[in-house]
Amino acid sequence: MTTQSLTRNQGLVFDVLSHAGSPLSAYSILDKLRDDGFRAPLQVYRALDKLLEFGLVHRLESINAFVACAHPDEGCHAHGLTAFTICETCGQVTEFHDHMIEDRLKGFAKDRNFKTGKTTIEIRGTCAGCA
Amino acid sequence: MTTQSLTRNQGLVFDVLSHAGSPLSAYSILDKLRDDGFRAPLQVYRALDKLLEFGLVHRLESINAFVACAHPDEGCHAHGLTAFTICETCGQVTEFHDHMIEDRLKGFAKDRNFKTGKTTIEIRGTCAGCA
DNA sequence: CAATTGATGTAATAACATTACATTCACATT
DNA sequence: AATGTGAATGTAATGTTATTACATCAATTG
Ligand SMILES: [Zn+2]
Ligand SMILES: [Zn+2]
Ligand SMILES: [Zn+2]
Ligand SMILES: [Zn+2]
Repeated sequence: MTTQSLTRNQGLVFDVLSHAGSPLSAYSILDKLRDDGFRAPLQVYRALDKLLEFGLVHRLESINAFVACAHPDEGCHAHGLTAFTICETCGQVTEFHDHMIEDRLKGFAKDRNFKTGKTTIEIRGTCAGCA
Repeated sequence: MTTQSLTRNQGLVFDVLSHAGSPLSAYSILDKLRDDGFRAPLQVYRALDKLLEFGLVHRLESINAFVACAHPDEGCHAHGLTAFTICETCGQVTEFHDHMIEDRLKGFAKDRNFKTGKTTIEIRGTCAGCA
């Protein structure tokens, strides 16, 4: 998936997220796109659904917000697991992968015959700059 | 914190969660407590805040719902980290601790001078019984 | 040119959570 | 017993996040 093949709405939403320094809620994305003709939440949610599907965007479950993927070309999407630190002061989000954690969680699930779907790992706290 | 010292509202909310076989939203708790005099969401949210503080209840961020702690006497609350599997079919929640994962996340945070607050680990999927 | 499929526009509503303010209760101090 | 204090409660209103329903438009294809 390249950013080329996005539709107009998808491209606009992705662009807003890419240039934001911190996670944005669907409604704040909507506000930023009023001048581009956005009128309703659904326009944002539909675009976000696709961007999530393409692996260009992540949803942060613990704060109901969205961020552009930090490295969409590395198959971030293909990895089952992406973890995040989220600074509660400045909103800075850092995205990382950890195979040991991934294996450990896989092992736990396998031991219990639990079929793993989407996994969320989010650390909220204070980044170095805000400490 | 014993279940003795809970206030009436806290006790009612805890009781509902304890007897539910799956996570409940704040509003479904409210519905179950109408007959006990509950009228407004805030009555539920206030009780939940305290129960979370006491470590008797966990919030599942990825599904906006709450569960009673599976082992409140083991200092679950004291541990920094509790992880969950959540069956999307039947709602079964399993709670577990993993020191290796905890250490790994701590290490990652420390390396980046990120001061860790609340950490969320939730695996959504399908439990053995629902497979 | 249908027919199909994916995307869009719009309104309405549902689901989740907080703010504000008045009141009551538990309990310690006088 | 009266008073003062902080925690808990009752209630209404509002704010925030997400989905349902339905009509329309655009690209693709047989
Ligand atoms: Zn990513
Ligand atoms: Zn920060
Ligand atoms: Zn627990
Ligand atoms: Zn199940």
